[in-house]
Amino acid sequence: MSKNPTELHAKYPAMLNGDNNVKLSLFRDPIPNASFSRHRNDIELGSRDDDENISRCNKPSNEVKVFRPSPRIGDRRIRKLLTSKYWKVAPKLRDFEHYRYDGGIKPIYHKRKTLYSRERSQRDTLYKRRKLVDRSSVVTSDGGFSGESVSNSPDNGDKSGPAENGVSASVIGHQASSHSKESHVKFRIKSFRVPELFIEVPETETVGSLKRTVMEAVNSILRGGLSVGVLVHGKKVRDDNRTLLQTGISCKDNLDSLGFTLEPSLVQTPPSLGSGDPPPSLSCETSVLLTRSPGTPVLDSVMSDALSEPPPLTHSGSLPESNHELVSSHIDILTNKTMLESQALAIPEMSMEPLSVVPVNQKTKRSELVQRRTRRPFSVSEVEALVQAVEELGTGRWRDVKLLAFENADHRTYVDLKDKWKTLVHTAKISPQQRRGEPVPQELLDRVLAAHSYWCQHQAKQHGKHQGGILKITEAPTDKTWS
DNA sequence: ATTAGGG
DNA sequence: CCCTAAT
Repeated sequence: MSKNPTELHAKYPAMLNGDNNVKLSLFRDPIPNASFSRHRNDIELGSRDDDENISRCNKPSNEVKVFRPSPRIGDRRIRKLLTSKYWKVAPKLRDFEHYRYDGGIKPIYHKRKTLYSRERSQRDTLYKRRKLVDRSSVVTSDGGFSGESVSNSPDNGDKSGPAENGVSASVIGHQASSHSKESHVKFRIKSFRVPELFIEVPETETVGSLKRTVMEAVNSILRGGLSVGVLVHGKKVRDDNRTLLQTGISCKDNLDSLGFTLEPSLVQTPPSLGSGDPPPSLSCETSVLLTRSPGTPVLDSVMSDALSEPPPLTHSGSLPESNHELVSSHIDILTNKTMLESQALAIPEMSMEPLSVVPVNQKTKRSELVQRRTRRPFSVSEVEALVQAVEELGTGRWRDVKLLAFENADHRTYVDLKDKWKTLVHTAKISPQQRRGEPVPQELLDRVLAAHSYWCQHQAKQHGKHQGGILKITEAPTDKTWS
């Protein structure tokens, strides 16, 4: 229970601990529903909506993946793939070998239209319906905690610089066994721990003033809103778009090492809090340093540097000791489905003495920010399909490229393909050592460069059907003379 | 809706 | 990948 001293993490000022309770339910499918309650009387939460079922069942399956949650982010834009223009050019393509990443040669593609129409209408419907509930619903019983601050990463969670400054949570996870319809992953967050907060005040400081100082420090963190981080095996999962399934969170084994962190967003914090001069603006004559755990390289830099660059993130579980300790403690797996009462993420009940309460900057403008799409590295076969298509169509007709080679890949938009080509060209130019990710066969990269140079030259008359033969790109680049 | 580029 | 300006 929340009163358990051991869970109050006495090491830190119990600012974020209290009698409030938090219950978090994360679901595995499209719309995670998480609810927070700040009161003992837990409220019911995480009711799932039928949408999820529908989307899962109706999703047309050209996806080989067993159980891939419908691309919720992909639905962000309703992609209209079918256009009259396309059908005008389509016949022209018929002569090509339609090598698509998903199916090799596609003999014919009649019938595609009807199929697609159906799919699209379905998707559209789903989209509309989902849109209403897409945002994670985080209910607060008293409005103390904004839903956004919990469910959304402020700035596309990638650059979570201040991450290390976060609080950690003990988690108890439980997963329903099978993943039929009830395959939800349940978490119980026992407690959140406050980030290391170093406060330096004069000896003459009064207790009341100290409280105020602490409050301001906390406020400065909360002001920017909080975002939640997820740790698996002590490693931070930075990709917000991965599914629990992909991340392995749904795996029972991993629930053991699952952790949450609260991270200040540090949208705009008092610059003076850096390290040196006591901020004259502070109402109290103290300086507050927010630092990471002692011994950590990035000291005193939370406020000043946090926004610029993410600290060299732990790669292989080399987590700062403090953090390690945080995430590894108190984690048990529930064997029954009972959601026990959880410990609180308490907002300091600033019932402070008559003092200027800084009106917390609650403008969570990211309320409407949409989740970033999940990262889907192009597979070699996809690259090949792309190269093939570009060789035939050129570099200025991404929509056609899309439809030629990626029509069935809903998650690849023509913009994506264009971007991928861009990176491919770049990749092909750099040395193999500098390349990352799944290595692309040099042969393909050569074709990329060849096609690239070819189509660059033919920009002017690019629309002219480039005579019968495919490109004559046999010798543009001389193998690996790229450095 | 697409293209083309910068971020 | 995202965001935008320009088509």
